[in-house]
Amino acid sequence: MDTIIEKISNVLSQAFTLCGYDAKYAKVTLSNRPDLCEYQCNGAMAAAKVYKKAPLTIADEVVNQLKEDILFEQIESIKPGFINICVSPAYLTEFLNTMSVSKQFGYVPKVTNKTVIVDYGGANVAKPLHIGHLRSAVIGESIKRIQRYAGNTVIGDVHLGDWGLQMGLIIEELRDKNPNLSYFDESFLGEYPSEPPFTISELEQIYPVASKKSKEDETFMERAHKTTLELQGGNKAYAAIWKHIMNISKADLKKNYDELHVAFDLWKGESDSQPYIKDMLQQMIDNGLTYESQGAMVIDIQEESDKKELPPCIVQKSDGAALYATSDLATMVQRESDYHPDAYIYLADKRQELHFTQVFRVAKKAGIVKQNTDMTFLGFGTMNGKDGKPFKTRSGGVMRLEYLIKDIQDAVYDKVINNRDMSNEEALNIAKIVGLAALKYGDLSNQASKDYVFDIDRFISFEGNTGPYILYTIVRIKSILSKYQQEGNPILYNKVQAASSNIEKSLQLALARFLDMIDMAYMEKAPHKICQYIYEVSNIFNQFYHSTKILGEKDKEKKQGYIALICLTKDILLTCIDLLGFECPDKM
RNA sequence: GUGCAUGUAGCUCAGUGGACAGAGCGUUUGCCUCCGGAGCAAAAAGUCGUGGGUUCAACUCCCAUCAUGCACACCA
Repeated sequence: MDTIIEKISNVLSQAFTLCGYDAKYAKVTLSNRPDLCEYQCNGAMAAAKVYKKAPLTIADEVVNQLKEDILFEQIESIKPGFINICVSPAYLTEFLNTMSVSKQFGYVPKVTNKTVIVDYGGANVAKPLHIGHLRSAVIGESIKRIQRYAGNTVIGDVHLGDWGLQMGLIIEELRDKNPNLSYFDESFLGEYPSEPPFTISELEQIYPVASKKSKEDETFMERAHKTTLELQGGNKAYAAIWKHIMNISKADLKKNYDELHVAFDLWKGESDSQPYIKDMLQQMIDNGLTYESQGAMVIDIQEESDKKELPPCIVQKSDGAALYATSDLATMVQRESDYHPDAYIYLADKRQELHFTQVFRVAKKAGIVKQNTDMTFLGFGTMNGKDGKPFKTRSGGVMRLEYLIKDIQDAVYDKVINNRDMSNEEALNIAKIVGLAALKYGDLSNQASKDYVFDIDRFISFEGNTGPYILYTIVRIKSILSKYQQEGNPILYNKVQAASSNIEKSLQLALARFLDMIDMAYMEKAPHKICQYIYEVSNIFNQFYHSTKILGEKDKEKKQGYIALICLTKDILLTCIDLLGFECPDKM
């Protein structure tokens, strides 16, 4: 169905056309002066110059066409040339009742039915998830859900960093630590052990040690490079170690992502793209795209419109090894053959923007993806501490994601147990749900591309623009509805009544806006728009709640109307938090 | 050096070329015989970094400038 703004725009377009003006001037927006009207159209002022008429005259003519339209309670022209609009309560009610019985509230996106790949940009195997991985997971999960809600087929790929230099580093460190392992015995010809030579916690310690060593010890670094190359070349011993690393690491990563309620359709990694590299490079060479520069094989990506010189994209290192860009491109080859996607969305730290610019351009230049494939890089900012610098633990290290989650859940638990009378087990369960909501909402309510300040006390607060406040509002509605049902009344969905107070109409207008909002969040890939919206809806609902006796209402039809209204409020809020990737408890 | 991003209330953040720039936190002050007070209402608080320009109209678009952050090929 059309959104309410589209419906009003359509009516205005007809009026503009009828008066002899281009329909493009009939654009309607939400009013920025709610004290004057609900919706507004500023087109008369824009049209004034073209038609050489006073803006107010144009506005008057248009308004005169629409005075009697049943859509409007009031439509008037004001001062310089604004057209101010209030919709009729009866129409609004009908709109909401249609929404309440329609699938997805009647949301029909303009652009849809595409296959979209969401790439979460590589947690590294053998390294614990840290807070740097939080944003990619949280934002990506929400983007994925929004895309699906809009009818797209979405394939989310965790896309592990499982093939780069860090593997060589780990293997070499393992050799130094334990040279007697059969993997390092070149004369060994038997089967390598099926049991891994390390546990997850040992594995997690190996990488930082190796990384540090590589910076101080040049020969160690050289060995790591060589080993990486040999692993990529198919060395059996290294492949056996690699497999152990993968198995252990994946299981641990999965556990952590489950905790975050983040799920992937694919657990592919850079290694999966390896078989595609050789042919891809050959084709690039055959097409004359590549040339040699300082021993490496590169492709130019400069375009005339560029303001600055962009470095060419390296597709093969001077030592013959593949690198980041190579495997990203080869991964596209694989995805094209497996899924024929129409769009790609990559999530990564915004500092990687240049890399993705290069890769995207090469992908189109080399014909790996179709020319009209929609390539999006969703770069996100850093999570900072209260001091405005990248978030660190007290000791100055990088914080592990699982500790961060635990901290926030513990903090919520303390609040719940102090404020509510409930069992320990129940409080723990609620703390889990509410804690995750606090964390995700705290992140998603900011524009993804900006840095933001992580403040645990603010995020878990039940006041203000926070996850817990939203959940509190929903729980409150749930509580009223269950009380209503306990009195033996069924909830009827499409019984919203014409508003009998300003605040009730405000709530109705806010709910009607859902369709416009969700399309905007989808088109702009902007979860924070959903946060902003549900915060507004929650505020308005709470005002309504405080000024209106719902269950105490004597008039049965009116009461039914209130119930239908708050039920729709609840359903919309629940839909929104689901799109953000968290849930709501029954009480808290 | 070049390019990109950011700069809005004390703090954290919204803001679609339109009317008087909005929230929350914090501060001050009201409201519990109330369906969840973990709430609601009210007040104070702004040269929208600075200076130009385009426009009937600029926080929004353009140019310059200052500040901060980031990136600038063989890491990912």
